[in-house]
Parts: sequence; C-alpha cells; structure tokens
Amino acid sequence: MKSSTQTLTQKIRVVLAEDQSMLRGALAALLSIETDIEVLGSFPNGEQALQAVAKHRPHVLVTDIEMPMMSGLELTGRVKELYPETRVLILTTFARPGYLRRALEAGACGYLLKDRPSEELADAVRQVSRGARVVDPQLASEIWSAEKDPLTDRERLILRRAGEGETTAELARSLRLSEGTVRNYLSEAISKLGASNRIEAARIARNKGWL
Amino acid sequence: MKSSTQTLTQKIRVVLAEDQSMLRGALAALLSIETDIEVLGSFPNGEQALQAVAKHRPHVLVTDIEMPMMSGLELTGRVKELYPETRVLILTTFARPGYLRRALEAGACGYLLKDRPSEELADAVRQVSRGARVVDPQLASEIWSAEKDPLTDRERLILRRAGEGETTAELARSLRLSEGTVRNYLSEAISKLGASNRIEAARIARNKGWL
DNA sequence: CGGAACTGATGACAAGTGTCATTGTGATGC
DNA sequence: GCATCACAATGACACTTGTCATCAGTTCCG
Repeated sequence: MKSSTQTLTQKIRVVLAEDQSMLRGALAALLSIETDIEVLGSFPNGEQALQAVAKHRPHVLVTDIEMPMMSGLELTGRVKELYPETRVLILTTFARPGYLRRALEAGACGYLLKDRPSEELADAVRQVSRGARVVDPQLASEIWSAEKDPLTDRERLILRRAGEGETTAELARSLRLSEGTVRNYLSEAISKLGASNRIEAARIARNKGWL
Repeated sequence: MKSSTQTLTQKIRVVLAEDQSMLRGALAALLSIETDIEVLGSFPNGEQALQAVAKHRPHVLVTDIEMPMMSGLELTGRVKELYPETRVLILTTFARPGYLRRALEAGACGYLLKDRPSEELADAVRQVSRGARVVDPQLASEIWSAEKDPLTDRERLILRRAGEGETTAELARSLRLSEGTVRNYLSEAISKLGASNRIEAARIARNKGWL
C-alpha cells in the first residue's frame, strides 16, 4: 500500500501542463496510448495545473516552463512544497543551463527537451515515477561548465525592458530613477556581458536564459 | 478511380513536416489514432518533406512554417508547383496576417494555429483533403484589415540586422554603404512603423511577421 | 515621355547612449 | 567592526543615433 513503485495493476497517474493547445492535446494522446499511464487532465497554465494536482495527487506532473499566469518553474516550487509526493518532469523547448539549474533548485526530478524524440516521453515519465532523475545528458554536462548569470536584479530588469524598446528616459520615469542611474546599470550589464550595446546585451542574456 | 474525394475504403494519406521532434511524434500519434487517416512519414525540415511528397504523393501535407533548411512557406510553393494534387495545410504558432497572406499566395489550402484544440487537426486534414479551405476565422478577418508591410527590401534587411545588435557602423561596413545612408533607412523604418527607436521598430516588425 | 518608387549619398543638428570617476546608503557576512 | 555588495546618484565627455532637407541615378509603369 505504501510502496512508491508502480505495480502492473496500478497505472502511473499523470497531470499535464502546457500552454499550446495543439501540443497539449497531442501529448495527452501520446501518453494515453501507453497502457501503464493514465492522463488525469491537461491544463493550459500553472494555476489550473496546481489545482488539479491538489485534487488528484498524481504520481507525475509533466509541465512546460513558459506559461501564462504561473510559470512551470514557479509551479514546480509550489508542488514540491505542498505535495512533495508528486514528481515533476519539466518538458521545454529551452536547452538553457539557467533554466535547468532553476528547475532542479525548484525540485524538479526530470528535464526533457521538446526536440527529443516523442518516444522518450513515456519512458521519462516512467523513470521519474520510479524516483529516478531524468536530465538531458548534454545539458547536464553544460550546467557545470556554464557560467551563471552575472547580472544583479536591477540590471536584469532594466536590460529586459530596454531590450524591448523602452528608452532610458521612459525607464527612469517608470522606475523613479535618474536617467544617469539607468544608463549606469545598462553600462554595467553591457560590459558584464561583453556586448557593445544594449541590444546585443539583451540578446545575449536572452539566449542564456537570464532574462 | 479518378474521383478526388476519399471513400470509406481509401484512407487519407498524410505527410508531416515539423522541426520539433516531440511535437512531430505527438502529432503523428494523434493523426494515426484516426481510422480514416494514414501517416506516411514525418520529417524535421522542408527538404526531407519535399522528397517524401515526391515519393508518396500524399493527399495532404501538414507543415510548420519556421523550419531549418527550407521553410514551410517555401515548401508550400514547391509542392504546389511540382505536385499540385497534394493539398497543403499549414500548422503554425504564428497568428500573423503576414504569414497567412504569404501562405495563401504560395498555394496553401489551410492555415491552422498551434493554439487551437488538438481535435481540430484531424478535422482540418479531412476538410482540406476534400478540397475545402480551412483558415482560422479570426485571422482570416484580420487579413483584410491588416496593413501590409510598408518596408522596402533594404529597410527590412537593415532593420532586421540592427535589431540583432549590429551597430550603424558595422552595417555600413558590411553592406558597403555610408553610415548616413544606413541611418536614413533606419529612420525611415522607424517612422513608417510608428516606433521611437530601432529596437522598438524591430520588435513591431517581428511581431507582424515582416522580418 | 514623365512620374513614381527605390536606392544611395551628404551635411548639420538635436537627442540619446555608453563610459568613468566618485560619492553615499543600507544590508549581509565573517 | 569592517569589508563587500547592491542600489542610487551626479557630472562630464565622447560617441552613436534619429531627423531633415536635398540631391542624383536607376528602374518600372502607364
């Protein structure tokens, strides 16, 4: 009764969180084909998925990272905190060491990339439900070699917004800072990232998953 | 024998093109569940898909737009040119009138968004195979109201590269133009798009599918 | 043929951006 | 208690960017 492994008579109960409808439906279909997996429900955002986890207490939660309302990383943290029996498998497009690190810190048991073959998904779900860790091997090795985000909170915030086209003056106004201060933060960020202007700096930071 | 509609004994033959493995596999699974649809193969880029179309002459080609090697729009054009019997259904993330217009111009019969429910896919495939047009209704109405790309080739090229962080000087050098000319193109693009700087202009153009 | 549109250039000015040195505050940590 | 760091500011300087008027060659269309 209190065994944590799945027996043949006991299906692996899964909840899905993925914001893109087509993929959400297709993944549900894919997992439902497996005889040892049962999809309890699939949801387009973190909040709904969290409620479903509260209600169904699934063995495994499969979740995307970038979703509206509540991100997959936030969701992972909440689930680990409230329902630690539920194992979390992250399924994302982004091969960014930054995301992987944050996912593991939040308590995820697996990190699978969307450009892996679809056959790996059911397998990953099984492994995670058994208590094993499943992390993309290429990414796992990068996490140690990868430098970590050198930006401070303020630098990150300002760089993100500057990278979307907000001008120094607009940023200063909306953050109640002087223009000089804003330019100082940007200058710091640019030099930390080895860029030659705010646009390139924002691009670099985005690619590393730091924004 | 020469009837173009599918009878009950004749499955709809489908080829899939989608660069993200997980989605590709999941979509294939989703379509294979349908008893009247047969997935002949699925491919990660336009070139391989084109070869598959040449070989199998499917009723329907379901393709993404943004793919390496050959984009879905280019693929659509080639297929319509070489194998006009094969109907093309575009399946994409992007609700951009610009993409829809280009897709229809290239000869696509359908345009379905990835954030539509997965149940609609099989239905869209059936409709398209019957010769019907399937276009997202919201998007279809936007296409008429939507303004078309006001940028010239040069403006577009320069704006794209500027939006990735290249400076005026770098652009001038690599395009063999004077810096003044580069700034003129950017200034024109910025004013045409109603932006207040190159970053915002690039963002606007990207969102409309013009870059 | 003449006009329109695209491309490319120049010069000048205003505005915005990136850099640096320097100063100060508060919080965290050994 | 003193060092370190994030946060915030100032002033000054050089450089980049955005704007505008203006000109000229090419191509294409009616």
